[in-house]
Amino acid sequence: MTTPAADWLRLDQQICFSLNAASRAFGGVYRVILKDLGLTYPQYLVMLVLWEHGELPVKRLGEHLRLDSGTLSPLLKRLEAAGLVQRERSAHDERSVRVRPTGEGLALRERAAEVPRRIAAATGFDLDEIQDLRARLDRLTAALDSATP
Amino acid sequence: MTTPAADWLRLDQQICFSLNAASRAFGGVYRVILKDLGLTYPQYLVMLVLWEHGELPVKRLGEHLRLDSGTLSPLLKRLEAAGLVQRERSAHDERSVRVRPTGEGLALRERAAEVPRRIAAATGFDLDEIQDLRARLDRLTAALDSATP
DNA sequence: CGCAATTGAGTTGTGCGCAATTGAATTGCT
DNA sequence: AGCAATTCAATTGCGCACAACTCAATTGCG
Repeated sequence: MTTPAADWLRLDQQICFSLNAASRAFGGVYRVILKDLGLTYPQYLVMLVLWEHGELPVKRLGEHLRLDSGTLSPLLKRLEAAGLVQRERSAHDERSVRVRPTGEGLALRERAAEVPRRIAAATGFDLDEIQDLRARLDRLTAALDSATP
Repeated sequence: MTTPAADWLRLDQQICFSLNAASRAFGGVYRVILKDLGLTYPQYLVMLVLWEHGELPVKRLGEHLRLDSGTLSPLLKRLEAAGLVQRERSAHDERSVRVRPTGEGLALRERAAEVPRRIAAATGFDLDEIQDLRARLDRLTAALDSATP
């Protein structure tokens, strides 16, 4: 039994819609949880990378997060204004700007430590389910990326 | 064997990041495919709902898409400027604005018919995998929504 | 060496997504 | 009927995402 051709355009059959809805639902949960830290969700992602890798150029940051300078430049400016990161031109390559967490930025890590647990609790999924879903999504992303050169 | 506490903040363990990345990867694919139709991805979602339901108020549209008037009002204005939809105040409830596809908007449905197939092809997933993933994501969204009242 | 091509940040412009607010219309309650 | 509470759309303001562009620094090639 196959799906009638007319139904292919039904909203509830579009995987991208479910994906988009889930992504925005996550946004809502993060907004609540991150409000205490004074971070938006994309800012939180940037801090995650900085906590993990320490100082690194905007370019590398963008590679980790799949974001370009058009998104990162203003975002980093806001993080700098908030006192969480510092930016300075690299000495031996004046094109590159290196970003590193300030003391305050590093201190924030302690307060962020409980965020993943609170998020996991909000999903109602157990760890195996989350890992499995992550794996599928990463495979999907890779396929979609290779389909758009 | 458990994950060290410090690793809980690792980017590659955050389900939300995989979700966000997949959502944006889809955005890239849709951008390419929808360019011919002159639609953005959110505009395409609106047209899907209108093709399926015909005329309906902004409120209902928002319920289908989980979007509020702050997002829909300007988006619908652009669709109206493009000649794809018409808006008019409801006769028996002057607060409500009813949206319906124009002839041109309805005609676009034919050209959009092949979009889902092209998207499905780009994912590299078979139909069962897509259905399964959709179901998981919808369950996730429901859980996240109920966690933020 | 000298100059073209490339690289890295930043800026501009457009379009979401969402909170907060406004203002008009409607409903509900007494 | 009269008035408060609610509902609906629109607007404002902010932040992200991305394309297109600028500009300076660097690389590479002849």
